[in-house]
Amino acid sequence: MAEQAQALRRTPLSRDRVLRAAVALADQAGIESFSMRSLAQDLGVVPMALYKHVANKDELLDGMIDVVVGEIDPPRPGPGWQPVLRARILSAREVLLRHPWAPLAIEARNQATPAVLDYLNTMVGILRDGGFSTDLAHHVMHAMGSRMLGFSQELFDDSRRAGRSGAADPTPPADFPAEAAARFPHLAAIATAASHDDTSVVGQGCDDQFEFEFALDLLLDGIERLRQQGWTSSGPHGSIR
Amino acid sequence: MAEQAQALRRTPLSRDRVLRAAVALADQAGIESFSMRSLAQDLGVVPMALYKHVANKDELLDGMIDVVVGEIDPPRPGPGWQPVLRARILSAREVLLRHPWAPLAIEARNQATPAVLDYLNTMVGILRDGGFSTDLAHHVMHAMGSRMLGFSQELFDDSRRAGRSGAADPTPPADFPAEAAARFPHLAAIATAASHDDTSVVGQGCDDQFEFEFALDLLLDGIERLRQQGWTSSGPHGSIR
DNA sequence: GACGGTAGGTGTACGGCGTACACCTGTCAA
DNA sequence: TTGACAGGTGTACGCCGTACACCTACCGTC
Repeated sequence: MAEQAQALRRTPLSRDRVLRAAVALADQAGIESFSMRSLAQDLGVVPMALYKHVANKDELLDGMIDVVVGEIDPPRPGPGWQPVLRARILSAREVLLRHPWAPLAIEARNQATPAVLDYLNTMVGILRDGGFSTDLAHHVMHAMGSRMLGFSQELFDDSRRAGRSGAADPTPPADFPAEAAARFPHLAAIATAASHDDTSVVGQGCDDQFEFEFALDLLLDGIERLRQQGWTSSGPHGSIR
Repeated sequence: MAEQAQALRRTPLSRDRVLRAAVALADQAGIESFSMRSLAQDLGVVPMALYKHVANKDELLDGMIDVVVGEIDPPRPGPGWQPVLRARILSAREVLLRHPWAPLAIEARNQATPAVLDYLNTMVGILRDGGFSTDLAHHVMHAMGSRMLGFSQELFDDSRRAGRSGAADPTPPADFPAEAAARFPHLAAIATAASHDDTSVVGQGCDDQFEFEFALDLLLDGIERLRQQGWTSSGPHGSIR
């Protein structure tokens, strides 16, 4: 039966298989409980075997990020920079929702990985094709920041928790605990002001997709205005208009 | 001489002393090499002694965050919501530049700490006083995201590295390595388009403060426009204007 | 002055982590 | 047949967070 066990993992390891298994494991178990040892076990292999395919854990994480970013749709060309950029960012967002550990992992790495650079490079290309000067395109990329990759870096983002400790756990909405509401009245008011149409799936009080698109369009529209008026950084500093 | 050693740390530990030492150590050594053990050593104490003052490492990090956020200036009231909000955000940014590990720590925690909630609560208050509906204020808070706290979550942020591995190390500008420039021409073009006045301290190619204020004002101006036109979420969805 | 309680520092130990290093084994070219 | 080499194994090290039992110094009370 030792043969059986061996047969089960006959297919030899490969960098690609390691990366895919790692992404799947992080998706399911959360990045927090993801370790070289757990990944090895998942693959039916001894931990050190991984090091024949990956230099170390950091490099593995880089590879995982590249796998994820590789899932983002290529840009679908069309008239106008704005819809093209917008569509691709929303595609990126969909991908990152499937891999909720990825935003934190991306930010925790200190160097952008090749796939991220490639992604950003094409995004700049879209801007340039849309009539942006390199100058303005530069600032736009900074202004968009991680939103360019489809995540929004909220300060309390429930979906964030999922990336940490495992797949979506059905915590109740966990509204403001009354005592906190007294200390932070403005936050309480805001939290209960969930006034988008009540077509939202669960009465969650806050539609993440809506918030994301709201912020995205706010930025894109502001950017378009700058482009139209031929903004340059040598204009009046400190004031945008 | 055992007495000497004791005398040196006569002042007994306290939660406050632990937190301050922790912040100082993280500032200096980076969050990556920050550990309960290193902090204990820094305080001339055995690691387990810390646990008499903090529940565990996570709770310690929460406390450190609260210390940092507590350093942000209270809002200085004035006419108009925009300058008030802007000034406080820039104050927050100054604080976080002194504690480069803090942004990552804040994002890695899954619950906002009391000090963060308090900070955000006052920010919402500023908006409300400025004539925002709870509805719009809600979306604005989401749209600002972590920028509300003074950090920008760039995809490749040099200053970020400092937070990780220790105090500012004088790496050379590390411009595009030529080979990469060929693969990512748009990024290369952008990286060299450092056209703000050459008064910048070091020829860094990119003035972080400028980029931050650029994005901040872009958002604030767009937000003010929405407020002026009485935007509400029950208006035409998907399109901001 | 004796004494029990308690706050706070200590020492030891456990399980988990990433990974260095020596080793084994199966495959394939010569 | 042989020997190189790719790739999986086993052991071990040093680091981490922290549970738990302990010691000690100080305190108010009688």
